[in-house]
Amino acid sequence: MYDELKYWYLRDHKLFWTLSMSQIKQLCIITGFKKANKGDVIYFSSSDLPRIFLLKKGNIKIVSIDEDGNETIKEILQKGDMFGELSLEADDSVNEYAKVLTDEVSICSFLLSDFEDLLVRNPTLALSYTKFVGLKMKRFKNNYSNLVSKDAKTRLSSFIKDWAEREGIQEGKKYTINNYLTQADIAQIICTSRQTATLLLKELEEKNIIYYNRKEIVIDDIGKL
Amino acid sequence: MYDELKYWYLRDHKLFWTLSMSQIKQLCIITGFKKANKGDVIYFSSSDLPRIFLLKKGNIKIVSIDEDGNETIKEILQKGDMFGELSLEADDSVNEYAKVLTDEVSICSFLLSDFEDLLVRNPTLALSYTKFVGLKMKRFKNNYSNLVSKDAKTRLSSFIKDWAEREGIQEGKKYTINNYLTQADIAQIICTSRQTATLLLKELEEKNIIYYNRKEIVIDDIGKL
DNA sequence: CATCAAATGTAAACTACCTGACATTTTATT
DNA sequence: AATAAAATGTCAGGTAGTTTACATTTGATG
Repeated sequence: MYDELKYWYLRDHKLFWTLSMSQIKQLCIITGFKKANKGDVIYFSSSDLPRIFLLKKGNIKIVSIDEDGNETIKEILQKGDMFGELSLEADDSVNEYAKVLTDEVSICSFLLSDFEDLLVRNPTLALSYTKFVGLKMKRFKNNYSNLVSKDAKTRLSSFIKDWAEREGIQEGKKYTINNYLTQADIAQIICTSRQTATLLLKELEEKNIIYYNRKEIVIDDIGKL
Repeated sequence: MYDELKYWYLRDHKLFWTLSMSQIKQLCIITGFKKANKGDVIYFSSSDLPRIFLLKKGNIKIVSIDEDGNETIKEILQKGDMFGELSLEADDSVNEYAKVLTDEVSICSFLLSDFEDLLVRNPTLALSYTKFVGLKMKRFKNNYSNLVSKDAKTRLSSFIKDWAEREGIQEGKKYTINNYLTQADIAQIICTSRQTATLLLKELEEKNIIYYNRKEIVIDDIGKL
């Protein structure tokens, strides 16, 4: 892949705005790039060398497996999100992998050690990155308290709302979401059983708050959610 | 307070090991310092200027209040922990405060802006700090998955285990914890009702796994938890 | 040291949600 | 087009944990 192209791949991420062209190129030299298709599994923890990944296109889910072999969805990522060893600390203890949700994704990555070097040489980037990780933590905490204090119905509503605002196509109060999740996925995200999720989705549809099918979710008035 | 003393207050925190004496002094100049007693409330969000706090002695809980006025415990902090705007981003939206749990605490703090300046000038510190925040996020994620997949009994056990290992006095397999939490506090932390927590604590005591009272918790064999 | 408030203990009724079990529909595969 | 495999829909128990409600104990305070 041409360096010029790689340059642009990083360039349009907020995090790298403060970098000069030559600094980005420095990262680019060691950048990997790959495409993958729906259903593909991408292992990133316990891979050869610890890396940071940047999702350029499409959606993936981060899944972890516990001792009993149960899958849990940790995160749903969209274009522009980063994943991998964001704490800048290699960690074998977690057993996580990424699964591709959309038809096609493209991901670029760089070595943790190279990223560290860059951070040390660019304090401003280090600062932005810290804020970026901090923000991620804040979002996490938010979800967490939702989980604790709200019932399944409320959790579903706020998940859909959030989803719509993050990546839905807006027309006034109306939002259309490209639905790449199964009901089982949604259930896992809002931490309930598949059956309950199905029930609640039907309920929202009967109340004409959402229109749901496998391809898309339409919300007529996001205020009603 | 003498600068020399302040120096040592920061000096013994892992995060600041890489700094020279003069660099710490730079932070010290703008450092605030306060003592507080059990039950005291310390507001830190929505305070005049955003700050980072460092708990030097004692224990506090971070509590947030939602729209309905319900208190939720976000975190229990111990000596050496930092709190406040760790994401380096002022945020009025969260309504949080700290409440003193132990007889006496001492807290030092510095302005967010001063800390940022220091980070920009010390890339190595910036890197350590990023890792530090990352680690905190990891711990958070861990708790979160516990909450989702385990029942109240398991959650209580792992909380006590964790607590013992963090700050209990160890003698072989035996741990003695200085108990500064009420059962209502514990209930909130493990996300259950006060009554359930009481029940489960009684149960652990009947099985001779722990000995519980208001002053201390003794665990004879931590392996049994 | 008497009084009051907070913390702890106990029990019954209730409920949101899970589990399992199965039918139906949609999508992928040959 | 036929078949297999996912995904969705539906329902009847079962239960962990909540809620309400009150009794008892402990610690704090004038």
